[in-house]
Amino acid sequence: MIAMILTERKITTILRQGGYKLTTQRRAVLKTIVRSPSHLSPAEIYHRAKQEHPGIGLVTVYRTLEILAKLGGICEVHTGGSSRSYLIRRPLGHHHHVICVKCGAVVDFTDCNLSQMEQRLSQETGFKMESHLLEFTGRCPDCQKIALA
Amino acid sequence: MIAMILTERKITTILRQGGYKLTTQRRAVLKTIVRSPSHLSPAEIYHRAKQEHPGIGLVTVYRTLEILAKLGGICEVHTGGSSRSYLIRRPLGHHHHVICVKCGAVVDFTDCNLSQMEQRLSQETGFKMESHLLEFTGRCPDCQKIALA
DNA sequence: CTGACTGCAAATAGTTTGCATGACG
DNA sequence: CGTCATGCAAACTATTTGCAGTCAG
Repeated sequence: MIAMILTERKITTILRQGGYKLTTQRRAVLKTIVRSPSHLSPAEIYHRAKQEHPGIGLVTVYRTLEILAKLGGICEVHTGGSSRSYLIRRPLGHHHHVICVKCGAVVDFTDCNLSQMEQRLSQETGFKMESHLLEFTGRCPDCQKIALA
Repeated sequence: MIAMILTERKITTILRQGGYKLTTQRRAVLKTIVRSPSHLSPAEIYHRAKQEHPGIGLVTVYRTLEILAKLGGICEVHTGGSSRSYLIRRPLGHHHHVICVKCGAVVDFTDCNLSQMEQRLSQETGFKMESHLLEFTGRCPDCQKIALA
């Protein structure tokens, strides 16, 4: 059901296997992402990582995120509205998100039985399906306690 | 099943009801969106609308899109990757998209029976759900005929 | 008429690229 | 040690804002 969280070490391994060097900066970015319970924008990751590794540059964050995303260590979250691309630590493989509209916390789930719907839509539309995106948004337990915003 | 398309006239009415003036520029933007079978970026809409109304400015396109989106006449499509916000004409109310990865054509559907899944997830995560986003991507009939890209 | 609308130009914001220096393995 | 990675600055792209002239109602 609720999927497990990737540890920093696992992602570190993924980096190595991908043939990438393990620098202090990349470590800092990783730590930041792994620590956060919610999704972060590149800028947010940059600011947080900076506290640990003051010399880090925003550019490096972008480059690191690109690599991590390619290797599957992290992935984007599509927050509503016109917001920018956000990122979050991810379990591997096919999964979906439940996102808190208030604090941005994200929970994963893997069991979406959409194959039936996919088949039906394929027939109706003639499309050959390749993938799907499913996200639920709502209020996490903590944010329900707080008065409506 | 497959939802009906909003006509230009209907959206025109929506604009009026929203208390907005009906200018030539807005008409041009509307026509452009209504005509296109696939989603368009603000820039694309601008270029097409320009052929009909040469004097139109990109800024106006942005402002018109904002209004139309607010009134529910159009809505965003979340294409994968780091692409920008795209837009498409929409039927009213709750609906989802099937998007062609090749040509960008979009088909709508309204009957997603996710309430059961939503309930289950609510129990598992403690979230109070507010909405969900569901999109299928694949190849439309036309693009399947063409060799793989 | 008059306030809403438009288009220009300039300001922002987010992201990418070129290049010399620095550090991992 | 060689190569890949970093950080700076600058380039780019997308979007927003300020403002004076213009137009729909």
